[in-house]
Amino acid sequence: MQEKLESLCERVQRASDVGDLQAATEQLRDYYDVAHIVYHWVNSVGERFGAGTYSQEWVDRYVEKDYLRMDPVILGCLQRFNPVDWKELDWSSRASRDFLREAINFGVGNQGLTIPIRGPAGQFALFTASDHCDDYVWAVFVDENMRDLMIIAHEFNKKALEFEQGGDSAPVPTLSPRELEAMTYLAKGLSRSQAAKEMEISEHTLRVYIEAARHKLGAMNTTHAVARALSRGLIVV
Amino acid sequence: MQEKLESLCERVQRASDVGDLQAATEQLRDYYDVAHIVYHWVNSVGERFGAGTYSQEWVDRYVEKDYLRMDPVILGCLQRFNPVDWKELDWSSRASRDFLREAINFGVGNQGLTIPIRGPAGQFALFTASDHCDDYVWAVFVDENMRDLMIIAHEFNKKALEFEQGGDSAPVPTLSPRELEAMTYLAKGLSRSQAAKEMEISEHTLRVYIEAARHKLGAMNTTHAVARALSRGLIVV
DNA sequence: TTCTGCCTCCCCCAAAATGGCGAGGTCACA
DNA sequence: TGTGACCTCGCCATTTTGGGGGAGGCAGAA
Repeated sequence: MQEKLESLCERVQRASDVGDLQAATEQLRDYYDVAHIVYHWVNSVGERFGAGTYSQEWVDRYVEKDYLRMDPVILGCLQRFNPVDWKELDWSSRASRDFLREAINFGVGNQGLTIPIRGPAGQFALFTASDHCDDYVWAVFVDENMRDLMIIAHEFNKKALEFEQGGDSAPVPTLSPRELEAMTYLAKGLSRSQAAKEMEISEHTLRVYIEAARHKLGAMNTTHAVARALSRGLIVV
Repeated sequence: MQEKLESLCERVQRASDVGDLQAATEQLRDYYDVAHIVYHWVNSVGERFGAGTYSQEWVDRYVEKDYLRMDPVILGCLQRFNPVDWKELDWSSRASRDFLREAINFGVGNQGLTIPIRGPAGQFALFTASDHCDDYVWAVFVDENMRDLMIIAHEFNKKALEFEQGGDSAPVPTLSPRELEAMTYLAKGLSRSQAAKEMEISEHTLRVYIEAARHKLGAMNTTHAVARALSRGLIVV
C-alpha cells in the first residue's frame, strides 16, 4: 500500500506538462476505481489550469454558466481546511440543488470528497475524487484513502506551482531590514509620521526606505508595495 | 508503521486544549527521537498560539527580539508550498547567521524540516522537526518521515483552527463585490482615479467602497485595508 | 582602495488621499 | 411596507503622499 502511494506520487512528480497531469488523474481514477479524479487551480481571475477526468461537456457547461461562483463545493472549501465530503456541504439553496442535479446528469457522481489546497500568495486549488455509490461504500473509501489522497493532492499542487514558476519567473527582491520594518508598520496601518516615530527616525528617512522598497518591488505606490511585500511573503502583518 | 501514524494522529485529534497539543509534541519528539517538534501559528498580529518542545528561554528570547520578522525559516516558508529543509534556506545575511548561531546555542538543533500550513482566511502556521545530527542521518530521517509529518502537521492545524473557532472567532468581514473589486485594483497599484476609470464609476463612488471596506476591515487607512484584505484571503493579487 | 549598499538627515511643492457634509436609486427579505 | 445592504453621484477643506533636489557617515565587497 505504502509502495503504491509512492509510485503514484512519483507518477505525478515526473509530469513535465499539464497533459502528464491529466494522464495521472486517469491513472488514479482507474487505480482507486472511482468515477472521477480532478485537480483544479481556482484563481481569482478564473484562469490557470486544471486536470481531470470530467467529460468535456461538463467542463464546458461549467465554464459557460460560470458555475465557479456558486458551486457549493468551491464556496465550502474556500472556508475550510480539512477535506470536505460533499454531503457535509450546504445544498439548501435552490441554485445548489439545480446545480447538483445537473452535475449528476453529466456523470460527475453522487458522492465526492474534495481537498482544499493552499499555496503561497493566496494560491488556492482543489483536488476531488467522486463516484457513484451509496453512503456506506463511500464512507469506507474515504476512511481508507483520505490520507493518501491528501498527499497526492499535495503533489499535484506542487507540480502546478512548478509549472507556473517556470512560466513567469518572479525574482523576489531583497529588502533591507529597515525597509522591511517600514513596510511592516505601513501594513499595520500606521501613517508615515507614525511609523517614523515608531522607528525613531525622521519622516524623511522613512520616506527614503519606502521609496527604495517601492522601486525594488516595482510598485507604483505605497499600497502596491505593501501588497507585493505581503503576497511575496517578505513581511508578516 | 501505518498503525503508528494513525495512533499519533488520534492523539492530536483527542486534544481538548493547547496543553494537550503541547504534550503531543513531546510524545512525537520521543517517538521520532529528534531534538524538537514545534507547531507554531504565525499570525498577523504575532500572537495566537504555538505548542512545542523548545526551551522557555528560547521562546522568550525569540519573542523579545521579535525574531519572527527575520527568521529565515519563516520568511522562506512564507514563499514556499513544500516542506523546507533548513539547509535550503537563505542564510547569507549577517542577521540570519547571528540568528542561527544563537538558535543552536539554545539547543534548537542544526538540522530542521519545517512544513508550511495554510488555512482559510490567510491563516498560516508552521510545523517543525529539528535535531542535532549530520546531513546524511537527517536526509534519511526526512526521506522516511516527511509524508507522515505532513499528515500530522495537518492534524495539528486542524485542531488549532478548532480551538480558534471556539475562542474568539475572528469575524471575517464580508465585502461586497464592488468593494472587493476596488480593493483588488488598489492592491494592484492603481490610484483611486485609475481604479475608478477601470470600474467605470466616478471616483467618489469608488471612495465610498474604499471607506466601507476600511470600516468593515477595521483598518486605519487604505494601505491597512488592502493589507488586511490580502492576509485574510479576501482578495488575491 | 574604490565602490556599492545601507542608514541618516534637510528643503520645497504639487498631487493625491482622506474626512466630513450631502443626495438618490434598486433589490431582497421580513 | 418598511428596513437594510448595495450601488451611484457631488463639493469642500485638510492631511498625507509623491517627486524632485541635496548631504554625510559607515559597513562590507571587489
